[in-house]
Amino acid sequence: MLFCKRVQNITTDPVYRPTSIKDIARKANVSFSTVSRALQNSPLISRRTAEKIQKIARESGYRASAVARGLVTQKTKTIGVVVTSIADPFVSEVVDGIEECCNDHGYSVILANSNADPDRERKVVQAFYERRVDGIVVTSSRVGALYIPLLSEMRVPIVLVNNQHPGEFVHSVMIENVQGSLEATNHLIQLGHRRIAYLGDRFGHQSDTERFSGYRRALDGAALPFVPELVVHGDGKSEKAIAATESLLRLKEPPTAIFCYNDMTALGVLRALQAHGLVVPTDISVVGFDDLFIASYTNPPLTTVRQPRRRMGLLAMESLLHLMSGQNPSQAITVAAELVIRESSAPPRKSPK
Amino acid sequence: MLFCKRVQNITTDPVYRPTSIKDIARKANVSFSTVSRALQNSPLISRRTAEKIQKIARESGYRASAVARGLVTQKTKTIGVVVTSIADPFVSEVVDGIEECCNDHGYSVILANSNADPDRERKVVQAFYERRVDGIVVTSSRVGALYIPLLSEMRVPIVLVNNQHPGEFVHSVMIENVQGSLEATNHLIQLGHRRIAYLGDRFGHQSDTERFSGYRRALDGAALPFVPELVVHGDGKSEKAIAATESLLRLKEPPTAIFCYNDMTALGVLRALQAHGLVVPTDISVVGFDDLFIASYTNPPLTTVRQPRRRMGLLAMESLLHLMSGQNPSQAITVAAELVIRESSAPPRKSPK
DNA sequence: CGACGTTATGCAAACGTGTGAGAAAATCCC
DNA sequence: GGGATTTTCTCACACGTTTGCATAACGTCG
Repeated sequence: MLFCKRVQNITTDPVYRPTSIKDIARKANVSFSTVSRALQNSPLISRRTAEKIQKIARESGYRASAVARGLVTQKTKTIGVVVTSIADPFVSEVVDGIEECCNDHGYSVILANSNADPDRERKVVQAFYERRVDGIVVTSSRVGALYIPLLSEMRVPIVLVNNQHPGEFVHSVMIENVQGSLEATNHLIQLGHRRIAYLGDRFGHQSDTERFSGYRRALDGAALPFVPELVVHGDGKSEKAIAATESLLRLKEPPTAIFCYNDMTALGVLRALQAHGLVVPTDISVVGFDDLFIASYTNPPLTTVRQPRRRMGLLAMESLLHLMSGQNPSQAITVAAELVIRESSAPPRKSPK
Repeated sequence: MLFCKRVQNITTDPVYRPTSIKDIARKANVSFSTVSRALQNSPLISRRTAEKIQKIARESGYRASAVARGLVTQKTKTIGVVVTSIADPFVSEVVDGIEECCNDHGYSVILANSNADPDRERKVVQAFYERRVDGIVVTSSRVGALYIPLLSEMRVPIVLVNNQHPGEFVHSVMIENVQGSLEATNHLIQLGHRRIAYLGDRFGHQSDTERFSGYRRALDGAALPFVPELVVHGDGKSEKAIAATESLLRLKEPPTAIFCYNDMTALGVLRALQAHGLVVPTDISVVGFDDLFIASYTNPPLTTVRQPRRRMGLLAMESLLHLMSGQNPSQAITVAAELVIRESSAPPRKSPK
């Protein structure tokens, strides 16, 4: 075998090989299985030889190959993380939490963008399967329902963060949308607002449905009438929000406050209002959802509902760890949302223009 | 062997195993090496059997194990990406570009946060080595010089993005800092500013040095005097920038414009100026660097220098692909910076208060 | 009909690690 | 001192794939 290696080194390029278990077995003058055990601190090996072997291993910078180990143990100690786009500030913070937890437990994160593109999604799933990941976290504000079944086909634990499609059988970490938007809307009501608009996401997404329902419950709780014309829809991004805001401003009696599905939407709203010469919050109040980093730097700083994104990532990963160790953690973990009051919300004008 | 498997399935848990090459070999009634070749479209296999095998493989949802393949080919088709924090909007976009390129070429991204923490950095390097990644990209605005040598020890191609430590032997993708800040400063000069401050990063980082040098060259080019008191330092984040701004405002003759090391710094500056009742750009102009997403949403929208982050990630990855295929791409790729003029820069007041 | 190419397939050795079974050595007990 | 027991180590197989080499099948030609 040694000879083989030599020959290879001569005939082909002198391809570099990391030092293997055999190399140190030779140096330590024991069989390589003894080395394997010694490095795992197996009780089968005497302290003396174990220490000798460990010393040699340390000195020659030996690190066991995770791929060889993965082959025999059938555990790769990797987890796949699917995101729509890692450039999205929401998901990148969730991933930050996931990665930290992974690192602490000896797992590595394999990252894959889906771009909400079905083709890409298929490739991602394939890649995860071929890599034999031990678990999967899906973090995407708008995940295609399409590939959840594909993912589940590979018989691997899956945890979803802010799952948009209710009724799935999978495990998930979710923000308390209803409570959060209830508080946000109540905040506006307490300030004295009576005509509060809701600028939502596209229909069908669970988070939109839930945030809308919190809004409605707040209105009901204050015995305020629900005015359908005050509910408009965007797509969770700023551009569409601008158009939606303008439609609200065209109403005979425009709202005195706008509660937005998320901060990106609120950004568009702020911009549209500014373009119309309206001053926030004097003329009109705006409240967002997410508490993105940017929310405290807008003009004025945005009142919004905080999602503890990093923590959500952490929780998702902890849940996945439990699943992978065969336990059965609670199906749906929910995380409380926290209202953050800044300067974009204030009492309405006494006499509406 | 078959028998062995059975026994295992009986004695231990009926552990799920993905279908392997042997399973389809049995179904197709050929040896498993024939299957391997057939799936690689090897010319050694007749069309007829190849097609038969491929059909069976497709039907049974077979996907070759990347870990087994990696063991024999000594290529894992994975690349490690180190970032200080994936939650940083700068790096997350770079990673977005890297990931796309990876995906297109059949590579997977293993992500690791270093948090600029030496301990963590060590662990990251170890993990990458154990995983036998084929290449590494380091994307971090402030990478610890510490572990570059560690990384290079593992004999794997490395590409750095916006490397902060000049004189390394490695390959890198860099923004044209000098040109960018030259243009930014010239822009302010052309608007009529004479007292332009530079609010830099900590000393020693290459990008700070370069951006400062662009600033100086612009001054020199316009025959403006260099005033040392107009140069102050932060740490690339907003908080420190606030303090630095206040020190500038305390000067007997404060600047009429501030050129900032990056957008996060500029955010702090905007906030500090606002706190002092100064209006941007009427009272004072502010220019940033990076063109983060947030830059167009500040008040007023920020004039800044754009770094094509996504593209830089892509270029880094392409460079790495070349390196891995044995080619020797250009050592240092530089990318042009682009001045984006928004509303935070304007001519100075005629008569300085 | 046999030698000889061709072509298609199978065999077996790797890759680097984990691990059960068993051999060898050391220790203990009576 | 001999057998039982414990300790320490080695053997050999397995994980799922790639791949060089041997070989079987088959047709062709002399």
